Amino acid sequence: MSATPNFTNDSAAVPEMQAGESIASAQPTPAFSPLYQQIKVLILQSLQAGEWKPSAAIPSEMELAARFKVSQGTVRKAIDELAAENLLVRRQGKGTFVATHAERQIQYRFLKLIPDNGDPSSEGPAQRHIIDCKRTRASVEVAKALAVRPGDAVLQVRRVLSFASIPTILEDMWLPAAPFKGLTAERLRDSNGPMYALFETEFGVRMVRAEEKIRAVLPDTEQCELLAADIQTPLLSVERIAYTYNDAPMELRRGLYLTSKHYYRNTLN
Amino acid sequence: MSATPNFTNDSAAVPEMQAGESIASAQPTPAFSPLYQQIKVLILQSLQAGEWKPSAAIPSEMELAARFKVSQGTVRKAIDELAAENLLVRRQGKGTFVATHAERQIQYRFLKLIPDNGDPSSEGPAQRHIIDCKRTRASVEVAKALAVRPGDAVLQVRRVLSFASIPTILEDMWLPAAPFKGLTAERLRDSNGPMYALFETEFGVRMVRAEEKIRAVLPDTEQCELLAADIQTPLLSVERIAYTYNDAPMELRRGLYLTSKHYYRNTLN
DNA sequence: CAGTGGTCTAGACCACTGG
DNA sequence: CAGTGGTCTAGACCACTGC
Repeated sequence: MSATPNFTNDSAAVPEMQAGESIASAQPTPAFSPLYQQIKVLILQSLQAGEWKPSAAIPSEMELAARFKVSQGTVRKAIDELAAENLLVRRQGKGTFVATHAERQIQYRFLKLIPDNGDPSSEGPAQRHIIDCKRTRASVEVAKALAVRPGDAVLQVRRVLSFASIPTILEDMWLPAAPFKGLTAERLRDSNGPMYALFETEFGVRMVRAEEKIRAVLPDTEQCELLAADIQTPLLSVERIAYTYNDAPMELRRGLYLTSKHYYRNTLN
Repeated sequence: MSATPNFTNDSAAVPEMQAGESIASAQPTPAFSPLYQQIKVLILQSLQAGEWKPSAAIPSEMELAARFKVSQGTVRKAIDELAAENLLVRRQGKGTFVATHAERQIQYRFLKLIPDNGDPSSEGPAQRHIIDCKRTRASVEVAKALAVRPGDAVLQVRRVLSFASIPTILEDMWLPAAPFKGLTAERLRDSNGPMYALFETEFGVRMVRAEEKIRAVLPDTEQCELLAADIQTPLLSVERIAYTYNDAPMELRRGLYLTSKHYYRNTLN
């Protein structure tokens, strides 16, 4: 299955424009793609196909260089980019490993809510309370976010996260039913680490990237109860779409964050 | 002024631990620093010293390699990192340029508030209204954020940003008085681009990085008036500390964002 | 000690820009 | 066309890990 990439762009890897092709789709630039980008795609395909499991080591740079018939430096540049995207983790002297949401047990990689003192470890792990997990049909809005058809089967999960016994986050999640077949409230309750770690080990779904839209809102009465909050307490509304490989959306999540003792932390570059 | 970096770590660039030195400050690892990191620091110093102005080109990789007596590849790796940190911008065929907040006139690099339709250009540039700019003394809180002493002179700026004539952002800023000597409401009103662009051209202060703490709040009566909002309208509170080179804090900013027609957008990797 | 990732070099060639 | 950044190679050596 291992393809041999092309050296320069003179061969077949990038198809040349044919006479008579659609003018509308004509590319002004023939989309030059350097070798290391092609290697990157090949590695990505192996990751996606599950050739290397999360937290396992991938072959050494020399082995990959031999497999792809390129120099070590070229493999290196491909891996560098994948490491920068948090898909791989390099560890000097040991090897390169498939990234996972499980290893950093201390903190949830996508959770940016931090206690006021700035130290997430100061309040210990979150207490998770699964309220329910039910099978429903995708609304128009959910369907659009998950790139499925309206009416398609989806799983809906609702839970509350508490810090130091104070309910702080109320979350609703929608997942496409097919990849998550067999997910139940019990399994969620029984699992230990982050939910995304469960998704990896039990369903082979790895969340790689996410986009969040943040607003300030007031809760409705039901939300107030679940968060033990006043109806006048402003909350952070965090709407997240999480993606696996190939930018395929795999989760829509709506969170309500209580920000009286915590804040959402962001770094701008 | 151009230093010659050391090749391996056997020479003087990284001072060896001396017998009898303070045990408390003893480093377990002798802090090995690769050549390209040393080059990076040298380039950074030139940037900080203003040797190359914002939007100007820095010397070519070959020139820098000659100056620092290293290979092009080593300079390249140093520049790569600086480009990844948005301090430099590479342009193939043209050169490497000092990044600036001025060039992308279309969008404010640190402003993450986006209209609901997701397209910042759809509503045109923000209308800026400077409410006032006065000289005060740093409170304990402001002093801590700006790393100055309480009571030191600071400038306080208040302004409102409107989109499509709707007041949307109310901001208070605190700046250390010394570097911004001569900043007045008039100068702020007369300037055209982003405020950070003005800071670059007029005061030689380049904002390089920022941290934001986000919460949901309710406005007080004064804030309501300025934003033409109801007292029950929840708002996003965005507290930002912006840093120049060397992680030196140069601005504290407290923003209140109206999120009924906009949202704060964030990408998680 | 062998094996891994990390650094550095020197040189060749490619893609892009502008005169 | 010359000059810039971008890619790729082959080889040497260094730093770190674990046996």
